Amino acid sequence: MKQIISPIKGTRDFYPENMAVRSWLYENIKQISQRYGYQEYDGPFLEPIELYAAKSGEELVKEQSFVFPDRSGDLITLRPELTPTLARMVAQKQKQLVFPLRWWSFGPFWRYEKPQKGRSREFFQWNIDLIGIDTPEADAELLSIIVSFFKAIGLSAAQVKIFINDRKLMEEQLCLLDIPPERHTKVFRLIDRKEKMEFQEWESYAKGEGLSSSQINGLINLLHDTELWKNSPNLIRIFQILETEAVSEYIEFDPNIIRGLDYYTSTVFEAKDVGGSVRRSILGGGRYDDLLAAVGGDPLPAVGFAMGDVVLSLILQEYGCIPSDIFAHPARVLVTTFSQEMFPYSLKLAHQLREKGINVVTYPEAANLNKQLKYADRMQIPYVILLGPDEIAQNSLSLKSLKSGEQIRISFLELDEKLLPILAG
RNA sequence: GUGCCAGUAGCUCAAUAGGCAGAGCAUCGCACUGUGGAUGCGAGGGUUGUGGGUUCGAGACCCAUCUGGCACCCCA
Repeated sequence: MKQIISPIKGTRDFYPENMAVRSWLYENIKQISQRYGYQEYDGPFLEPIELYAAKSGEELVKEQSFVFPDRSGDLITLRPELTPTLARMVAQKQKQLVFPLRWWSFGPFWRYEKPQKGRSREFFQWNIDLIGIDTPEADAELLSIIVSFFKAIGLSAAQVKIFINDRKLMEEQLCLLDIPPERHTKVFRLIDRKEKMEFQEWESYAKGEGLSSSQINGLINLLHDTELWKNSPNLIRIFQILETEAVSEYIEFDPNIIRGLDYYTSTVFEAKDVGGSVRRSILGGGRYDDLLAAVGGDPLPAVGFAMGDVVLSLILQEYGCIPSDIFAHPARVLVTTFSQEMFPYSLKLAHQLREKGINVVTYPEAANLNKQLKYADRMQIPYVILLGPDEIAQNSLSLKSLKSGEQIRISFLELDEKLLPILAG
């Protein structure tokens, strides 16, 4: 075999069956986004590194972005996330836009990571944001969108859950433990890692960060306190609204949820697979009230989330949520070719049907019928039209259904009445 | 970026202890040159991821490298 140039590490080839899944996902995302009145937008795939430098997590910019110089030497970044672009786009037209603003997007992103299950270097993300409102009602709307989406693609509350917390609440609680605000970022990192480390290890890590034994105990109590949300008017209100929307079975308070990105200011949430084997989070988001001002706009509150396609696809596969009919071949019918001399008849019929809006393929070779039928069968094309000397002599065609095996003769004079209804169905 | 595991036909995998590279499925052909899925017979298909080394001899052992998977790191 000749040598095939390998694809770029961490990228994926979308063969038709993979592309069908991606398109199906896109259609669901589009439908849900629009149902809630969100408008589609997109930004450039290339951005200057400075856009991310101040606001995203340091790790994301320094370690995980594709950065390269262009021909003039300027540093170009393949976008690792969309939120800073969104913030810029809004800030640029802030005076002209009408708020509250509801925008959504689905497109490719790049992160320089070690590829493994659930993680690739090129992936797609759904971003959806509600900008200009700082109420719990706005946060609840985003959560409601997530639940609607999960329901639409067939994920139940026993399979996936959204875990929610509030950074403001956590900061207040840390202050009550006499942990000063300037140390909160470090303590948040500590919370983020707790579930991944052995307790002993975590405890000594906590001590290394300068926490006293009583502060560590206090912190542990906080992280086990499932009633802690009752100290947050924001969360109380959110749960209240979600209750009336009857979507609360999908949502759970979890004081361990902090999120890695630095720009979150209050509500934070993350959806996870709770019934299966995929450990990574499906989506993450929250409120980021300071980001617009940070990219040079006037202060403007915002809430939103991002969902990657890689983890979600794994979970959908695991639960068998991907409908099999999305792989269907676009053609409804194959028009066979009896011989090279008779190919024009087949071609003419194919054109005629296409003009009536039927998806048709021809067989561009006078192969034996066996082969042509087998082809249609393998490609899952439901109908075959046979057009040989017998049919032509009687101004007719034979239509065979590959599903039932039945074959009928139809006169050219009654194509509209007899053939089209079958093929259109 | 770090550590561990894996890579053999298009796919899934086998190959005692280092000794002739195989099977099933798929593909193609024939039985059947105007009727698919089934069956039978036959055929093609490999520099064992790549490059080096040890050995009379390497798919197997050693080194490097690439790709994938797992755990870190981080995150969608």
